[in-house]
Amino acid sequence: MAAPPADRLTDERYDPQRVETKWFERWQQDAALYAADPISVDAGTTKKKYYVLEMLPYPSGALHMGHVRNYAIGDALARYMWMNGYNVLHPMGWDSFGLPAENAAIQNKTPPRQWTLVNIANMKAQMKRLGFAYDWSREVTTCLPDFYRWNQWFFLKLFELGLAYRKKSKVNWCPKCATVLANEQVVNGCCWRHEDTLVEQRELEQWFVRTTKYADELLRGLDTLQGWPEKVRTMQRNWIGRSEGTLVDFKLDGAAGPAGSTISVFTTRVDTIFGATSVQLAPEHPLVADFTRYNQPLGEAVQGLIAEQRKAKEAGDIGEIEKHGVNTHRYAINPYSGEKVPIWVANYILMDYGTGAIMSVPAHDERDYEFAKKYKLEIRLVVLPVSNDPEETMAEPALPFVAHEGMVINSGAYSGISCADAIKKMSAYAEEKGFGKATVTYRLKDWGISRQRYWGTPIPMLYCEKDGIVAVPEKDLPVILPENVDITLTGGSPLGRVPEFVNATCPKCGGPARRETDTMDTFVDSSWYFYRYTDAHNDRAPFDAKTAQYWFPIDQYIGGVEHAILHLIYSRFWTRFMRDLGMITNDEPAERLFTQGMVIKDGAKMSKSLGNVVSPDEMVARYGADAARLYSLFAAPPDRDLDWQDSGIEGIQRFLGRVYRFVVRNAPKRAIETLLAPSLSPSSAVPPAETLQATSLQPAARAIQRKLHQTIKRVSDDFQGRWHFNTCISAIMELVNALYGAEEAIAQQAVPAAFLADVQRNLVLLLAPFAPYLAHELWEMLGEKGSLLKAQWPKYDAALAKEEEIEIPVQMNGKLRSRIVVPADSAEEFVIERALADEKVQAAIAGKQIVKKVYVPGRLVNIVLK
RNA sequence: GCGAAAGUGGCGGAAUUGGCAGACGCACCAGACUUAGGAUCUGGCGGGUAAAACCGUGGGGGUUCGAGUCCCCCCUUUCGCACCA
Repeated sequence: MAAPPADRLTDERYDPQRVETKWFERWQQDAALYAADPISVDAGTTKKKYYVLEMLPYPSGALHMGHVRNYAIGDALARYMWMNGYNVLHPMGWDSFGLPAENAAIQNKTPPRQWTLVNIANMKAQMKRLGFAYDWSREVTTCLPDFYRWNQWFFLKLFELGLAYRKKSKVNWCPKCATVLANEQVVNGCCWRHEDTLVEQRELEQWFVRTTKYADELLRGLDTLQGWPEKVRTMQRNWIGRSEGTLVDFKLDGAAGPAGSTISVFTTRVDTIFGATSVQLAPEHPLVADFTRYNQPLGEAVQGLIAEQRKAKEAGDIGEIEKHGVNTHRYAINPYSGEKVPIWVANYILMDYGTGAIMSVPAHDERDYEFAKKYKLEIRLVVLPVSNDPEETMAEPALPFVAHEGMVINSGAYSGISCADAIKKMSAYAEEKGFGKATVTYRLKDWGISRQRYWGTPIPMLYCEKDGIVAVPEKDLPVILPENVDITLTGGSPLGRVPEFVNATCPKCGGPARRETDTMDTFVDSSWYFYRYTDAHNDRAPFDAKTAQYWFPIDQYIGGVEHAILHLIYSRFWTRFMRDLGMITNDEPAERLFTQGMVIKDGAKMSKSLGNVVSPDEMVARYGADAARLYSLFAAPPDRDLDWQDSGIEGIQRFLGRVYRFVVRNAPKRAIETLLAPSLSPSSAVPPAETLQATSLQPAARAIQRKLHQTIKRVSDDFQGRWHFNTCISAIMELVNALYGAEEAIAQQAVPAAFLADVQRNLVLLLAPFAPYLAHELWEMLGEKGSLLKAQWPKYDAALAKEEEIEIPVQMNGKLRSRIVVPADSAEEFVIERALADEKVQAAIAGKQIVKKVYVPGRLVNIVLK
């Protein structure tokens, strides 16, 4: 170690760059000083495990303040759990496949791999500089073959189990690029690279994962996730969108219909089917194409409806477009009544929900009512409200009457029974007669994972002319993503232009085969990456079962709420899939989930276009990593949005300086000398004292003791409870203010030196999860030899935290009139007696009658007067 | 439209269970130290008043000895969902 500058300790000014550079270098040299190493499963330990995980970033090039906040929360928790004796797993990695790398490649002519790895190196350096204590030996980089080969391995398992399958699906297609576009590459319905070119919809064969197989389990599992925010669970519930109802087939009337023509309709209200006065099809319903084949005007009208729907979907205001439609002049037959009803095509029917067709019951559905009014379709009442009031029951309800509590009328054999009963009986009848059945539909769809892109995991499948679709044998994995692919070219999938990649041999017949050129959605990587952390270098399996079982489920997952649906549903799906493969035993990936708020500036989200971006590098350079981290925890509760203010972080820097100066001035002399001259005998360090428990302190010292124990309690409670680190930090500030307030007493030797040393040790421990650099520096300054990472979190003593005298406000009729000071454990009679004896109270009572005396122990007295 | 969260000084935010509203920090003001201060330390800081009284937690009602906190109605903001049959 280089000799410190002579003035380093006499200069009381806190220089974060000096301190942080010193510790940064030490941590680089010795990983054991940087982060506590988790103990492996086999090694055996009596410690309880704790897996704390922050969502891994996309390596976009540089960290932003949102990352800093996210990781500051996780790092504080990890450090706190270390200090509480847990075996902590705290890893980090890179969600490094995906579109931005390709876009960057096109713009900067840098290959995606190079661009990505450079970004990772930069961001990793930023994380290290910020002092986040990750176990880098477990780093996971999803774009490297040792990770993505397991994506491919999992894909083979999905395929074997029938959970991966191919089907036609719509994609955005730019005719000029001759390639597929992601939704975010479609700008105003045009291509992002060709603003004058309309994006087309094309049908392509794509790989899907059968997430719907687990729809019900994913829904029910939400009830067990007590440690997840209710908001996230609700969003997932809605996303899964379970709906119980009945499928009913309407036959097409007459010979006019094409072959096999029935219209299958999904309804939650089959009890109202006698009130159905039309059938409504989605414009993209397959039958509509048949109807329009020889009917040009109808075809044009339908095209108009399709265009409207698409436009509304893009603008995000589907649901607000005016309902309208077109009569096909075809008819369908209601299987219950035998009645002929007209078939319409309407813009409010969505092809991708239910069957894309509905029965329209205007009297009992708002949308159907609105539509029927507009086109003067018949409105037929088939349900009456049921009420305790017979008059109300028999009265005609206001239309549309949508309540489920009712009695069915005008419905043949079903008339007179309740809606609930009718639904059961009518569903049973449909099943018996073979034209329908009770069923459950989900809004959740199967997960389309094909991407016609370069920078992703190659899907390990082959197409053989003789054997058809053939899986790549497990022994041939990984299918390596080729390099030196020019993705700036247009025309088809990039991998399709690499003959060495495409041309393969069929493992079944040995004949020529064509390799799949689609790559996987990056949500595949993030669905299971956190299992890989438990066994990151395993080259025989994605991870070892026993190891994963030890660490899982994740005890605390921390990330942005923007991942509430996709990432977290896919992860929950993948966990069940792996469970059913016998690889793990947990049903859910994470026990607790915390979603932190956004970092905003001047009331707006940080963005380059607004010019309000705060750079972590700049903050570290100006104020230091500790200050940037501490401020991101202090400025707001972690679950709320944080309004970044530069003047705020200055205040935090000032606070750190106050702590530093106090310790420089008050650390035990011999410890300081040791630090100045390391050659001195190490035994000169101050031994840990038990003086904190001392009960015979002078008032000034006793006040510090009390404040310290109160602070330990507040900080510890918050880590275990509501995670309001902003108030924890406030509490530590109060403790420091109290120490400054006692400087005179310290100067007068009224505070025992050993006790003062102990207080400082505890102050440093309290600060350690939030400001690790400064904490390490001060720890050393106090003469401590052991690693701060492994130091024990302080314990508080409730008796010492207790105030001896308390001030009790005295109210008259609820208004503050005076205050009295009484011993903390005074009895009610005593406090009220003292309150009544108070001068101001006496004056206020004069001439009035006391109605009531209220005493809330330890809180207040209220005297009610008349 | 539906759902959720939020609304407190000049600002970020405290008040965890119905019990002193404004902890802590920023900004500002004053003082000390100083050749100097964009360093540091001390004090002040919701409105109002000479001092009190009094008024103050988006607005209006209510329950209570007592309401930022509970109940009812309304307004605003943010987020999520959005024709889900």
